[in-house]
Parts: sequence; C-alpha cells; structure tokens
Amino acid sequence: MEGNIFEKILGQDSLFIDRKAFDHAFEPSRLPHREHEVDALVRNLVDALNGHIPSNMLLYGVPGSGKTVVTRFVLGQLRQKGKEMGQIVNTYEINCRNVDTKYRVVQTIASQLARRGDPPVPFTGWPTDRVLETLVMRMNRAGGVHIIVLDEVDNLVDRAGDDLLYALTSLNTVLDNGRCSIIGISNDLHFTQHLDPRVSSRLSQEDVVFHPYVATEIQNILGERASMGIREGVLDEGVIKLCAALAAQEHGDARRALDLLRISVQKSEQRAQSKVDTRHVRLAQSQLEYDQVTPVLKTLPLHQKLVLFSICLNEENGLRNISTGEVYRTYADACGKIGIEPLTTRRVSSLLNELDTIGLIMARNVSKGRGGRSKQVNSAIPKAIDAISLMSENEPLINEASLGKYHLQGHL
DNA sequence: TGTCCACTGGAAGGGAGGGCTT
DNA sequence: AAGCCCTCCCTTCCAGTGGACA
Repeated sequence: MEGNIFEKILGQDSLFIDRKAFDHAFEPSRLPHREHEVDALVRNLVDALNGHIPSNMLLYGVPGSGKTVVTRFVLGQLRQKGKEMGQIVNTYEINCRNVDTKYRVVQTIASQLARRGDPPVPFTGWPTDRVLETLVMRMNRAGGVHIIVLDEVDNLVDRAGDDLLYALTSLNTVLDNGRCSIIGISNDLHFTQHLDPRVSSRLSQEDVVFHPYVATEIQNILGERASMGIREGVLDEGVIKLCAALAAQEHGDARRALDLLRISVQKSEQRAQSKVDTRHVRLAQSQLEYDQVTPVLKTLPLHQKLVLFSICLNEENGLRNISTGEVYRTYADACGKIGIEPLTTRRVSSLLNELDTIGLIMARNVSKGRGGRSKQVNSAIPKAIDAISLMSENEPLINEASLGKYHLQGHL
C-alpha cells in the first residue's frame, strides 16, 4: 500500500467550516425566537446587580426549546456585568440527571466554593446537614449573590423528594453575608404538583414557559448555524426544511434538528460527495434513532432487560397491547428458564414505568371493566433495530433466554 | 346500581454497599 | 472496630380504581 492510510481522508476538503457550531455546548452569540424568554430572565436577574435578591424562577419547556442555552447566555452576561460593576455574582449549574440526590447537589455546590486549604467534602458519608452547614459557611465567606441553576429539576424531585428544594429556598434566612436565588429548569409542566405547597410557592415566584420552536423558527436557527458551520453551496434546497420539519414533529426539538443537519453533512462526507441532499437527511434520521436506542438497551440492568425482552417476544409473536399480567408471566417464565429468581409484580410494575419514562415502551392505563384495570404495553423501539440481540451483547443470561425463546413462545 | 376484576401506585421498611468519624 | 449516615434496589402490605357486566 502506498502512503499513509489517513492521507486520503485527511486531504479531503471538509464540507464543514466549523463543526463546533453544531455542538450541544456551543453558545451562540444571539438566540433567535427566544427574545421574550431572555427578557424575562434579565428583568428578574437584574436585581442581583442592584443589590437585591432576584426571585426564584422556574423555567418550563420541552427538550430542545432553549431553556439551558438561554440560561447560560443570560448568566454569562450577568457575571460579566457584575465584574464590571464590582458586584460578586456566583453561578452554579447543576444537572440533576447526573447529580440526583440532595446530598450530592449540596456537595457539588460546596465543592465549587472550596478554597485552597479547605477540607474536601466527601462524595458520601457526612450527614447531609453537615454538608449544608459547610455550604452556608462557604457562601457567607464568598459573599455576593449566588444563583443556583438546577437543570432537569423534575428528575431530582422524583428521586429525592422536595427536601432539598425546601432547604435551598430557605438559604436566604440563614445567610448573613450573601443572597441566594434558585433557577429550576424542568421539562415537565406539572412537576410542581408533586411539591409541598410551601416549596412550590417559594420556588415558582416567577415562571417562564418556553414554547416549542415551530418549523419555521427551527429553519432560521439551522440557517444561522449552517452559515457559520457549513461551506456555502453545499446544502441542497430542502435539506434545512426537512431537518426542521422532522424536528418539529419531535415536539420542536432544536437540538435534534442541529444533530440531524450535522449528521446529514457527515453522511455526505463519508460518501465523498460534495453536496448534501434530503436522502442524507433520511439516513441521518435513522442513524440518530439507532444511536439513541442502542446504548440505552445495552446498559439496561438485567431484570429491566428481561422485562423488555418479554415484551419484544410477545410482539414478535404478533401480540400488541400486552397487559402487565402477560408481561409478568412471560418474564417469570424467562427467569425460570435461566435459573434466576423473578422480582415481584410490584417491582416489575415500577420497571415498566421506568421503561416508559426512558421511552423504550409505551404504556397506558386502561380498564377492561370486569377484566380488571391494567396497563397496555407496546414496545417503542423502531422496528429496524434488533432489540433482543442488542440486549444479549455482554449479557450471557439474556442470550440464553433468547435461545430458549421458542420454548417460551409455547406458553404465550 | 352495585359488584368485582386485575391491577396500580403509595408507604414503610429491610438490607447490602459505600464511606466517614471517633 | 464500632457506630453512623446515605443511597439503591427490592419486598410486603394494602387502599384505591375504571368500567363491563349482572
């Protein structure tokens, strides 16, 4: 072989000018169609610069409606202005999907406030109260305004209850040198319903709803990013339109639209083509579906896999709208086949709910009169994806269970 | 109108696992 | 080492429920 194997690809002209324009972490210098939301945040947070306490806020909206990016943008400007004016503005951004317990949230903020010589706050072990005390001490020491952003806060409340929000929203009563305000970001419009009324009234002093982008707005956003990130004349007419339309179907998720466009261009590049057309977008769409589902399927815990496996098995047999009872029977059978104890029906019921939340199945409660009340369960995994073999990877037991699936089908 | 089915989903709590303090 | 504390996964118990059917 002649030359280095990387040379051919390396020499190829990229269709991108700047891939970063499509990064999820990319912070654009302007945010089209979010002027209202930016304005709402600014009007409230300006108090931080006036020496007052900004109201706590709750930001709602579907995924990809710009909540996080707007917040970052506004806080960035706030810090900058604070610096110019000699006001101390501390901001903390916590994603409650990763940091999902009371202890860890407080620990994370306290760690960000650590100075040289402070003893580290351990990941676990201390009573939460002690971590909270440490946090208050450090906040007092730092002074100024503290703005705590809790992204995906609904996640935290589901898992850990509203204790933490209660504690955080009461911080101002115990801080003597410093002020604190909370910005909660949620995908779920109704999540305050699960909160203690005292907490919800304190937290949602100021609500901002981010409406989903409509197709034409997504088109504008894509157009703007494309002109930053993609070489001129590369995109066929209709590419941006299609990306926008597909994303608008997905409840107006701008992030998804950006991913679609980026992957479409990559698809064209991989084929050494110089143009991107709608076929590339279709390819990108199925790639995206596959990429979303695969890692989740592979890393599901064993029993979760077995439950999903049971659903897939029933569907392979042509059954739709399976009831919880049927799922459980197949599942218990599969457990028997591979010699492990099945979990209780109660637990499996929760597992079904979890599978529903992560979007691998669709479950809805129905009543069949005397036939009882139950869930109707359907898999939500695109047909093109072979769920069973994906789940079998690295999981000998599932593999065994799926080898025995024809026996199991006898029981259905 | 009341009954009754097949669950649902909340509450409480056990116990293993990880880590800190004394 | 003993005594705490926190989280995670799970079980047990049980009141509650939507709607077809008698």
